[in-house]
Amino acid sequence: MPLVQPVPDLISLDLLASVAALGSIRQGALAHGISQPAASTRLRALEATLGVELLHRSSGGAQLTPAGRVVVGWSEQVLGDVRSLLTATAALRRERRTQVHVAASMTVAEYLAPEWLVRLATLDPDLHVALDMANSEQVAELVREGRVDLGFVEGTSRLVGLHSQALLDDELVLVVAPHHPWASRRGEISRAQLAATPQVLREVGSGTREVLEEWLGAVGLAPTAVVELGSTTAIKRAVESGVAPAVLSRLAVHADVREGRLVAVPLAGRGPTRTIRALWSASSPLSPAAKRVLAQIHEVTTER
Amino acid sequence: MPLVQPVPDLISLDLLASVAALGSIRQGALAHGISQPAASTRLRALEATLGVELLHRSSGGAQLTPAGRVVVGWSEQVLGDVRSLLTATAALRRERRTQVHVAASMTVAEYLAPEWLVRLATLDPDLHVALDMANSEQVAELVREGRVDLGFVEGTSRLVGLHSQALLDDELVLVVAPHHPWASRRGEISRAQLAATPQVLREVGSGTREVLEEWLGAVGLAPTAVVELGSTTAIKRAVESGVAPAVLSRLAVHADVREGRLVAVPLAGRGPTRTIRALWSASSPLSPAAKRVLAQIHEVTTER
DNA sequence: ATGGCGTTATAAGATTTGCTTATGCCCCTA
DNA sequence: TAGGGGCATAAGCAAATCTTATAACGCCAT
Repeated sequence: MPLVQPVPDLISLDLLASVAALGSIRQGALAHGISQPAASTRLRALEATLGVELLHRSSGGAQLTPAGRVVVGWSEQVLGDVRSLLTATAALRRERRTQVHVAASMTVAEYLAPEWLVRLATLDPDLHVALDMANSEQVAELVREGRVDLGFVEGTSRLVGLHSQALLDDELVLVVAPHHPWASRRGEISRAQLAATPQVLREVGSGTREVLEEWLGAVGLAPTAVVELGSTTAIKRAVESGVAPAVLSRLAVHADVREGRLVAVPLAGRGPTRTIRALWSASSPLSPAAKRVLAQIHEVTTER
Repeated sequence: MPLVQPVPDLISLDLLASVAALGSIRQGALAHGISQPAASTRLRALEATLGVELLHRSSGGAQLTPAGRVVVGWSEQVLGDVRSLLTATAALRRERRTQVHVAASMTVAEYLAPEWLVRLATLDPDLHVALDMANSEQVAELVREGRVDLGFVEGTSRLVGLHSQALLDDELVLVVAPHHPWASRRGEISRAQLAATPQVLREVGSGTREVLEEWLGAVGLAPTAVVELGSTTAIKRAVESGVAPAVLSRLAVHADVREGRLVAVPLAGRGPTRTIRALWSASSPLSPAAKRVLAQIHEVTTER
C-alpha cells in the first residue's frame, strides 16, 4: 500500500516545471531561491529516481526532452492537488483559530452555558463556540477522544487522561411539589429518610446522580428510583405533578422555587455539593482559541 | 509560481494514510519499514508543516482528527496522481530500453540504412528503430538538440557538441545521360572543366554538395548550378533526361550505371570522397539500446 | 582570434535532515 | 501487581542538501 521507493519529491518536480518554463537551470534556481549547483544536483537526482532523462542540457540553457514533457504534464496534476491540499489546510487553520467545540453536561448546558456564551459573544465576537450536550461521563469521553476541545462537567469521576480546572461549586437541593407533605413540615430531611423515599432520578452516568449516590453512599445508603428521566426539565415537571421528590442542582430549580412551582426542603447536615469543572485533553495542547474561551468562562464564574 | 514553503512531503502524507488505515503509528511505521520513533517524528513534522493537528494520539493507538480526515482525503488525490506519474515513467523506461530514434542524411537513408535496418531486425528483434531523413546539417542539429539518439551523415562539418565515429568511405562520381557528349569521350574530366559546366546540385546543407564544394574549393573553384533539387532520386531522373551532369554518391548510382540509365564519367586525379559518420550527443550518454544499434551498424560497415 | 557573458557541472566543506537504538511514561488487562 | 500494548524523548550517526569557488563550454561582438 505505501508508495514504492524511491519516490520523487514535490520540490524537485516543481523545480523541473520552473526550469521548463524559464528555459534554464540557473533561472529555475533563482525562482526557487536556491543556488544553481543545488538545482542542477536536484534535477540529476530526480532523473535518477525516475530513471528517465528529463532535460536536454546545453550552454544555451535546458529544454525538456519528450519524456520530460510527459513527466511535467503529470507533475502539474500532482502539484495542482498539493496546492488544493494547502488551501484546505489554510482554511482549517483559520477555522481552528476561531472555532471552539465544547461539550457540557446537561445542567451546565441548560443553566450556566447560556450566560457564558452570551458573555463570550460580547467580549470576543471572533470566537465561534459550538456547544454539545451530553451527560458528564459522555462529555469526558468526547474530550478524551479529541472530538471536542473543552468539556464542562459536574463531579470528579473519569478524569483519567484529562486536565481539569474547577470553576464553581454547585449545591444539590431536595425539591417537592407544593402540596407534598414535606413542603409544609418544619425541620430537615435526614439521609436515611431520603434513602427510604422513592425519588425521580437522572440516568446512570449523569453528574447529578453520581453526586447523590456519593452523598448517600458515605453513610452506606443508596437512592431509590421511582423513575429515571434523562432531562432535568422532565424531572422538574414530574416532581411538580406530585410523583415523588428529587434532588437537583440549585442552579436548575432556582426560578421554579422562586415562582412557587416547587418547594425546596432542607436536608440534614451538609447537603451534597459538587464542583463544576472544565476538562481538556492531556495529550493535545489546548488551542489558543480554546484557551481564550476557558479564560473568559473562568473569569465569569469567579465574579459570582 | 513555485510552491510556497514549507511543503508537505509525499512520504509523510503516505505514512499518515497508512496510520489512519492501520490505527496506530507503530503499525504504520512497520508498513513503511521505518522505526516507530521515526514515524512519530515525521508525523509531528507534517503537523507543524500544515499547521493542523492531524492525529489524536493515545496509548490505545492513533485516530485521525476531523482535520486529519480532510488532509487524508486530499492526500489520496495527490498520491493517486503520483502513482500515475510513476506508471508513466515506468512505461517511458521500457520504451527507452527498446526504442531508438535515428536520423540519417538522404544518401544514407536511401542506400545504406535499409540494409542496416534489415540486419538489425534479424540480429536484435527487440530493438525498434525509428528513422528520420534530413540533410546532414539538419541531422546534426537533431542530434545536438537531443531529438534523436543517433545520426548518420556524410562529411565532417558541424560536429560541435557531438561525438562521432567513422563508419565507411563513400566516393562521389560524375554521371551523365547516355547521349551526353561526355558519355562516349575518352579521358577524365578536370576540375576546371567540371566547374565550368552547369550541373544539377543538391541544396545547401546537404553532405553531397558540401563535399563537392570542398573538392572544387581546394583549387579555388566552385560548382555551377543549373538547378537545385532536394532529392538524389530527382537528380538522377534529371541527369538521365539530359538536363546536365551531376556528381553523386557511388552508392546512389550503382544500380543506374549497371543498368545503363546513367553513364559514370571518370574525374581527373583523386575524386571527391567523404566519410559516412555516426553522430551522438556529447552532453548525454548514449542509451544501452542506442549503443547496440551503433555497434551492429559498425559491424555491418566494417565487413564490406 | 580574443575577451566577455551566458550556461552547466564538479569539488569541498558546512549545515540540516532523518534515521537508529535505548529508554521513559502511560494505559489496559489478566 | 506484572506484562504488553501504545507514543515520545534523547543521543549518536549517516546521509542529504546546501553553499561558495571554480572549471569547462558555446555564442557573440569586437
